[in-house]
Amino acid sequence: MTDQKVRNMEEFAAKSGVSRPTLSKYFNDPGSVRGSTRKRIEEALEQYDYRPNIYAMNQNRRLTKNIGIVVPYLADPFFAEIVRVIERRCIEAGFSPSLFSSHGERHLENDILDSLRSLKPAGVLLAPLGRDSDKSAIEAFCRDVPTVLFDSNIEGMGEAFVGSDNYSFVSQTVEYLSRTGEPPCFFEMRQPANPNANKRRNAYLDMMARLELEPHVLQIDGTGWAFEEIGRQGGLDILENKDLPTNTMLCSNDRLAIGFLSACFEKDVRVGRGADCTLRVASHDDHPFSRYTCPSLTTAAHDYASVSGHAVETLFRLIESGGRFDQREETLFAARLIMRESA
Amino acid sequence: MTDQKVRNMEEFAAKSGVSRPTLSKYFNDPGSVRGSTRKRIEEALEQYDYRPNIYAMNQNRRLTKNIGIVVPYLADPFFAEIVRVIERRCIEAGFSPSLFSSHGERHLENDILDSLRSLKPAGVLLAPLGRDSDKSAIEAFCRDVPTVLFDSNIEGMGEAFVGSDNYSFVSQTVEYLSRTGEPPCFFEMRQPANPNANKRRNAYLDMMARLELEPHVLQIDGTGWAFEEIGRQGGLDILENKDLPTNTMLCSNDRLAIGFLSACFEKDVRVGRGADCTLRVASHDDHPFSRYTCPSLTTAAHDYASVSGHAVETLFRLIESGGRFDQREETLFAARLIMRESA
DNA sequence: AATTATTTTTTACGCGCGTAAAGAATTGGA
DNA sequence: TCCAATTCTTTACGCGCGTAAAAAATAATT
Repeated sequence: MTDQKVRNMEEFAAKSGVSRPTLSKYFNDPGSVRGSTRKRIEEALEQYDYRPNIYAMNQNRRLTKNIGIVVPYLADPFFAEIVRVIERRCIEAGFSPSLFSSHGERHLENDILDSLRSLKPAGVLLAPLGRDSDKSAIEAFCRDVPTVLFDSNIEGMGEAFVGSDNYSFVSQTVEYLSRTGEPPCFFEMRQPANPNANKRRNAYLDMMARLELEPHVLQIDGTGWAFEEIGRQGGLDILENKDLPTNTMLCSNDRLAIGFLSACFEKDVRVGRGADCTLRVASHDDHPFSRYTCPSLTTAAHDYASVSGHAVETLFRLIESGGRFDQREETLFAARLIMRESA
Repeated sequence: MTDQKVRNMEEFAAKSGVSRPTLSKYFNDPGSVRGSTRKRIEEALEQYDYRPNIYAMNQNRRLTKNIGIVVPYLADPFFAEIVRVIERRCIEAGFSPSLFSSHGERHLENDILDSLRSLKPAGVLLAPLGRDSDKSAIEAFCRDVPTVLFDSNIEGMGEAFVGSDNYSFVSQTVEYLSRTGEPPCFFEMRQPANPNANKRRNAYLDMMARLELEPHVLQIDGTGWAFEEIGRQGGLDILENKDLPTNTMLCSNDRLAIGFLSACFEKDVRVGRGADCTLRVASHDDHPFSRYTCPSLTTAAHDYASVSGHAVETLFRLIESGGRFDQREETLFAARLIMRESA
């Protein structure tokens, strides 16, 4: 590294002995030049550590090497974890991921889509807010930018959807719970932010019907993304005022369950499978913290790796296909039951 | 919104009746043009919804309107929460924040700094990994790019540091714990990733000396950023094998405490202030989940709002000052004791 | 060695905007 | 009303790179 300053590609062309248009080709796709010239370029690259000006690069390219990643709520470790995997895969494939969080707010999601347009990304991985999303804004965006939806499906939008099979989550937990004790009642928000919640409730009702058991759905109030607090308040309310229809509670998702377990602890309700326990609690998602609740939470785990991996691969295929699929793809991955202490 | 296509600033100049250089000035700083012309521009903007090409904009500008935000570990809700506030403030001030997470890995932190250079940001808010950081890489980066460090201080690097006063955290918890029961022993990682941990241990030792109490530091093994698991394993180990020097445990941070509490629950050790409890546990950070541990965690809270607010303001001042301060600034905010059920 | 296919060089233009300079227009104040 | 200060328009050039086309060089094939 002789550390000399190289101002632009022209100068680097002189230093490396490779013409500027060839360099341009190389930086756009290193595999597109002959092996011997590629070697010459990369040797020079080590000597002079030149990097092309990304702004000048992207100015004329119809499509950049940028990939947008949008999640509804980054403070949720579930999304933070998925983002980590996706980010890495994008970088490995030579793309530049840009991360955005809607922070649960519709106007922020819209703003993000707006600024994403002017980034002219090669593609976007979008986990929409769900119920709060501005459907028409998302639809318009997907028409302009090659987009793969993940986590929350919105019918017909984007070229593909990759997510988890909510039925697989609920069928496993319901089956397990009713096989090993009283059948569960279902604990959820009355107005869930996320469409997965509705699918889970329906799956619960369906499973209970199939097992010829009586379903009970407990719906609690609260809006927004502070699920733990909503779960706790709803839990306190239920434990104080209501007779539980069964001793087994199946929460729609882990964050609600975390709040509910904290309410149980406050009310001295012992949770678990033991003889001294009065309540069993299970849930869905395998949230990174569900291992550390008291007791540890029995839950159904997303196939994190498959979901994020397949979402990225689908986007890469989409980009190679010129941004459109003949037909919208939908891929769902099954859940895996994680048995811990709470049920 | 007549929704006509406007290809570039030239065309928009024609449509709006304002010359291109003036438009350029406007987009660079809306306040820099006369009110009447600003109005004309903004009226035209509503009709034609033109947006300047960000790549062409930034190509020639020595400095962009981008701000880089780098955190060591985004899956930690603590950082996710801080990022949210910072992001919003940047947008409000007319900047474009770009978010990056080092995911606890040195080489990723270095890569981020690298790609941040080519973004030519107006400024960077950097929360370094700490112990794992490549000090010389950070130093070199800070020489080139106006940088404000936050959360973890690294002596002399960046133009300013904004964080929390670790002494204030520990002095309050130690004072409270020793006033209301047995004095605490200190629970921490043997090789903490974060320099704040060392400051907290020293603060503990100092406080205990000041109160003329005997200090006990319990150091547990484990590296990386999976603090909960490290805390749990360390907790199990201590509860099984060791005689605790006191019945009061002060954890270095909440994530360790979350793991430790889960170990206590597993070992049937009742935690809290009640007569039936054998252990008190307190900690530092006021992690977003510390409200939902069982029992809820007594802790010392960061002044989230002040830290993130002041970090952003400091960066803005730095940018206005041309990227350099005469003298490195250091601002620490005091903690606030949050009394909950665990101690 | 001759022919063909592939890759690189040369040359040249354009992208969309920043920005400098000089002159014209507008404004504000007395 | 006039002058000075401010703001705007006109004109022009450059940024760093993409990319097209034709000529030259290199590699692969016969």
